[in-house]
Amino acid sequence: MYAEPMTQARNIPLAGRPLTDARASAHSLAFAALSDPTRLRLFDLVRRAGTTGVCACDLVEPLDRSQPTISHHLKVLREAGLVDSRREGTWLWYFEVPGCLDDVKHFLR
Amino acid sequence: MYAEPMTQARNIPLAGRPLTDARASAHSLAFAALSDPTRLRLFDLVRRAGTTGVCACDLVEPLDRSQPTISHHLKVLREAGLVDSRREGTWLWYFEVPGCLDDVKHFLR
DNA sequence: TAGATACTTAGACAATCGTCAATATATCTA
DNA sequence: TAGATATATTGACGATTGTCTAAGTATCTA
Repeated sequence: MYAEPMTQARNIPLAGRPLTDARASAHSLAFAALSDPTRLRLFDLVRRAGTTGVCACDLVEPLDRSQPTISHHLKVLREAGLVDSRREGTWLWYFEVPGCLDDVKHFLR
Repeated sequence: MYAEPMTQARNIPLAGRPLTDARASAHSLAFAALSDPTRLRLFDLVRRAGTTGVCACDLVEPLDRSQPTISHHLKVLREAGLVDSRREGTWLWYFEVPGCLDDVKHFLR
């Protein structure tokens, strides 16, 4: 006969409370938005443009993707709450949503 | 006739140098590892276990996924450089790699 | 209102992902 | 060495993703 299995490995107490499913889903949405190299560079360009923002038309060439692809990535970033836009005539100026990453920064801390 | 298009929107200078493709790829790998809710909760559990780490056998039940699925997620986290493991008999103790998120934390700053 | 520019949406496609059941490997112990 | 436990790998599946071309919508201006 054997002793009860896994009695040694189990029940090590964890520090604090584990991440809830709801919080995990919210955070992973932000991480997913940053999980593609092209989209991450796109977000970086938008961030660097500060509160003024950057015209979408200036984002296509430096990223070497088609214009619809950039539009798609901007939509993903917007739906994740990381960027927003302001219309100026036919142009759309994209800017970072202030404090958009506070939650995940706190999680990573 | 129209004036030269887009002369107003273009050429707004950016602060600093944009993210290189290489850095973007490296960072997006880490973000991708955190982009799934189950895997994020898994990483959270490992982190909370501190330097001692946590036995893999203690990670299956709280996440309500099959053992192979947990094993797969741990592999993704390991390949992203976020966790590592130490064998103790038949058990594997997983722990967070110290400083693993310093780069992305600096990027998000 | 007509044409031009800026951007979005639709539809398609290959590639990757999260998950599982089944099986394989590793390690311990009697 | 044989059986038991812990973990990894394989192979499959539907779902999602990143990308493109083509077509649609919005806005300006002459």
